[in-house]
Amino acid sequence: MSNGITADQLMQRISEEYEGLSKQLKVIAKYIEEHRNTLVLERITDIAQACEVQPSAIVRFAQRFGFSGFSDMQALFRDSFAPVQSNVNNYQKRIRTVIASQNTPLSNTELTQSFLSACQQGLEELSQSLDPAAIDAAVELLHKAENIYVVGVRRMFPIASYVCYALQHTQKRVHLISGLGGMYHDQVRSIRENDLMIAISFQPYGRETRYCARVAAQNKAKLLVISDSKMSPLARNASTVLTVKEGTAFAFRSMSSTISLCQALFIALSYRLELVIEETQDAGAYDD
Amino acid sequence: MSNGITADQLMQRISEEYEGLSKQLKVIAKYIEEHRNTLVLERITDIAQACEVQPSAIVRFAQRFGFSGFSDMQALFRDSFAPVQSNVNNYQKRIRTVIASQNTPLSNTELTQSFLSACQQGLEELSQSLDPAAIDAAVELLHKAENIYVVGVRRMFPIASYVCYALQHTQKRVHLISGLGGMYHDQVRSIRENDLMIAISFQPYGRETRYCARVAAQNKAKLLVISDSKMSPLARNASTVLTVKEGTAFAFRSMSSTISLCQALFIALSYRLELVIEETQDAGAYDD
DNA sequence: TAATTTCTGAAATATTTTTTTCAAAACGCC
DNA sequence: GGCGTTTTGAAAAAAATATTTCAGAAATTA
Repeated sequence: MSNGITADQLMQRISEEYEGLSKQLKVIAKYIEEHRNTLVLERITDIAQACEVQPSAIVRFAQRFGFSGFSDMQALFRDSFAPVQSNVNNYQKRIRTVIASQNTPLSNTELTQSFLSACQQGLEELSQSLDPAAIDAAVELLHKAENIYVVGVRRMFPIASYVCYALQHTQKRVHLISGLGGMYHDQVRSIRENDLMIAISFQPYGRETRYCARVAAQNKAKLLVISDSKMSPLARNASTVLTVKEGTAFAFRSMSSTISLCQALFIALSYRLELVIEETQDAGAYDD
Repeated sequence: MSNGITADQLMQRISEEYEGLSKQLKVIAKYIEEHRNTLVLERITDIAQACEVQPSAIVRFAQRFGFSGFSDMQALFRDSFAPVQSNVNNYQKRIRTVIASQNTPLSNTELTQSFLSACQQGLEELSQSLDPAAIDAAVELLHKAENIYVVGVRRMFPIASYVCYALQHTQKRVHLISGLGGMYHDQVRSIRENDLMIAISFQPYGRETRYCARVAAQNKAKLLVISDSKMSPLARNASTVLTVKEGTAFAFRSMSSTISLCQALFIALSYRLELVIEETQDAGAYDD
């Protein structure tokens, strides 16, 4: 029965019709207004107890506003909850409704907005889930290493190549394991103790990357893993694991969080090395 | 029975003991790690379904870690659940004060937070400044092109290589102008009318990219430019220009907006091509 | 490869949670 | 104060959700 409105709209209606409610329903209305954030977590009995009414009163409240029952109303709050309350990602809700209604095709801009909002969400989450110890450890590894090998394949190759580019601005020797000419094996071969390998790998965890990480471990090199999970197959041999959960829209994973984390890591390293960041200098020219 | 530990401690234990878990329990462990934020909202059957296991497996998992059952474990997540109020750019303020006061050196995590917040801001700005007409035009160019040449150098090479990777999932012929072996000239040579070049270039506008764009124009190919300004030297010959202003922190430009825009563009194209986005399929394997 | 152990899937059972029902209480109106 | 109406509380019924059980499958070991 759930009418296709948003939590905000519901709250609006509740406050409009508040005066016409019975004493008991007013109590419930107030409670709901006050606890809208935690409402999804509570059972009908919890709310009933908090309002000092019977569970049936809650059901009546929900029905008064057009829901089939309490569960139906709660679902509304659940939906409006999942995306962290951030200004932009109302788009996601809107898009979902548009998709659900199936008739209006999405415009390119709507698609883009929606995806960007997923990216922002991903960054938000990354920001909140940073593990200071892991970051410190990662910076330390970078700081100490003389030779750094970087590997990432397919979707993650751009990231690896960026990391490489950035590190090239330090004094370190940086090696991008590109697999050019099928030479993964030959490119990792020379890694040694005291060297560092940065392996960037997300589901489904490319074989090449797993292989390289294994070689690094065998050769007793340090291994910094950037992945989506502490339980990724690469984590086993890692000296440090940095985890990134990317935002998703249309079953499509963003990359903004991963690349941003890598950039941040580089900034932290530069700071540590007391390096002036000179990213914009134009290297050698191309003779046209 | 609930043992008095926190959600973080539990996650810690899970990743420590991960290797010793059975196949099924590993799947569940991963799912839990990935969805710890929304776990409180889900029913045991939801999780079971998502993991493609029986509900009983979830219970076994919980019991494996000392809970009396699923409900018991879920309670833990409920407790550690704080309705994350968007506390985004509080960091920026804090960092500014820290910098102002000059004595405390910034921690790696503070640096990272601060940079991530700049990224978010960049995305926010991009999201608000999208030009629907330009996006439509860009998608149209992509849609019509049979052959697509992609160029970007140095800092923008990772972006170019990503664009290439993504487009490879369509039927189009995609050519990355990598400059490998110094062969920029030879790689663009063959571009023709009705082909499309995507040129990604930001200040200080790499010569190679400018060169390629010029060749494209000479050969009457279409040119899609992704840049920081409508007045960039590349814009002159462009069929369409998409502009991106990246966020900045510590005099360091982020890349999240640019890459996100490229991804969004690809999504829009896929939608247009009615392509099912199958990004995760593992391509050929590497024989170790 | 046979025996043993561990793991998994499906269904039965138990529990919790929600909804419905209905009688009693409160309220408003004449 | 009596009468009809609305509101409320308690408990029964229904539905949803979680847990246990157990037989068969898979993995491990001898």
